[in-house]
Amino acid sequence: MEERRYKHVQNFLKLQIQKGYYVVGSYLPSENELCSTFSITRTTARKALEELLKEGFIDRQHGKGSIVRERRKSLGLLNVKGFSEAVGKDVSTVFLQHPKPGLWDPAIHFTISETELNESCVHFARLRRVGEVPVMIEYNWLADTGLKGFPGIDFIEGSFFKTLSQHYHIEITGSEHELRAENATKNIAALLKIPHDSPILHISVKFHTSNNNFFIYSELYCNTENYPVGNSYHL
Amino acid sequence: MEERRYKHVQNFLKLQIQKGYYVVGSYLPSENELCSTFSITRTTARKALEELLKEGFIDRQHGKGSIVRERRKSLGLLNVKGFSEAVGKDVSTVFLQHPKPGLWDPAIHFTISETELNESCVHFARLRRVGEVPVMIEYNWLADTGLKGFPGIDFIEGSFFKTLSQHYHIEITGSEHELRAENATKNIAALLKIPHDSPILHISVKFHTSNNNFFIYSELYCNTENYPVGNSYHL
DNA sequence: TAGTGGTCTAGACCACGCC
DNA sequence: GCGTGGTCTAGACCACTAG
Repeated sequence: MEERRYKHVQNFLKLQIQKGYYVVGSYLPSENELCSTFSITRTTARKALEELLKEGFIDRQHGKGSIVRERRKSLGLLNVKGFSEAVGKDVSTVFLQHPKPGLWDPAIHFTISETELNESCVHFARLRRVGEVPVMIEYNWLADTGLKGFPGIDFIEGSFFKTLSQHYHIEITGSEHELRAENATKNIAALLKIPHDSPILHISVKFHTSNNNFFIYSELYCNTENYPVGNSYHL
Repeated sequence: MEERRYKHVQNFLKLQIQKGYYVVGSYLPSENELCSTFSITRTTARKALEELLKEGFIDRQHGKGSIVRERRKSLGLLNVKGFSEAVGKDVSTVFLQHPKPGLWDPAIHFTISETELNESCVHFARLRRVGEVPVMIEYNWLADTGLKGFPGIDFIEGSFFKTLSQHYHIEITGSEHELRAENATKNIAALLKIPHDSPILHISVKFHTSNNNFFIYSELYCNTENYPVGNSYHL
């Protein structure tokens, strides 16, 4: 499958921003400039810019242009982006549980369909750190339908979503979240190195994919003391 | 200003859904049907449907159609929708502080610009309930620049955003959020009728508006025990 | 007034889901 | 094969921002 034109422009601009070629507050090329640079029409240029807007990379102002936004020092967990893209460079990941066949866990807050319950389930868990500080624990479950030989494959660049995309051509198309403030259980508190009963942010996620009946379920436990969870919404 | 065509279609469909003319799981008219019904082109029809998608009212499936989604029983606070649209019918609101001139409060987590600090500030606070249960406290601050005679106007249908739109032609165009799990202060705990030190979800919001340098700041304190905060993200 | 983004038209071709 | 949504073209007019 050929890469979509708008996606090409979108990724090109995103890379320029991430590499610092456009500093915060500066203007991206105008829609018309993008049209002539990439030999596309305004519809396509606008689609690329709208995606960057949704991802929080730019603001757009009528009559002025597309302005590069400040990337906040918070965890952008409430959208489709991965953890590392959200927070910056000094993040690390440790597997608490490598992917292996397991059971659908009652810890999952979202409702699991009958057909999913009849499939076998793969589980893995990771601890995320910023510098040396553990900030989030992530438990994941998914049906292994169609993911031939999945438990046993190394993650591409440590990213589960990249692996899904490149090995199985499955893309994340959206997500649902439920957020709760809770007291840390003993187990969670120990892993996050915080006192028992500290308040933590519990996020339940249901990822939707390009495969219509295939979802990924995550339960996240975040220590928000130093790294609040960030989000932005447009239009 | 004439209402945008896509907005007209969007609002029409939203009303149909809210009134129950389309049950959960059923299909909205196809893009081509909307084109002929409203005498518009597909671009316009698609724009309307994409907005409904972003608002979480529908899912869209390639080759099938636009499917009405289940409205979750959670607080959809992380997007632009108002509180009452998010949760359902049995919500009520009590003013803890009617709008009045005040000071920019250090409780605001987002950075306030110099120009805003030089403006005078209006503050109001509300308590939100579902049934008889208090679930959220909301503190709001905004510059009163250009909002002639604002403190003193009744809210249209109890909605601050509707008032902004209809009295001042200011629309909400987006928002940023930061989320933290905290222990309830004595004050917050008393208002939410929960034990002191219960975990609560603290959401800091910066609303962007069609007026480029005008923002609205909110600090929300949520009891997520019975009503988790919900969110969804698309594409 | 020139340049920008926002809306809209009238087409086209393609990929997906289903019968 | 047919209808659906996804991408894309080549225009047009309008509203906002700025010099």
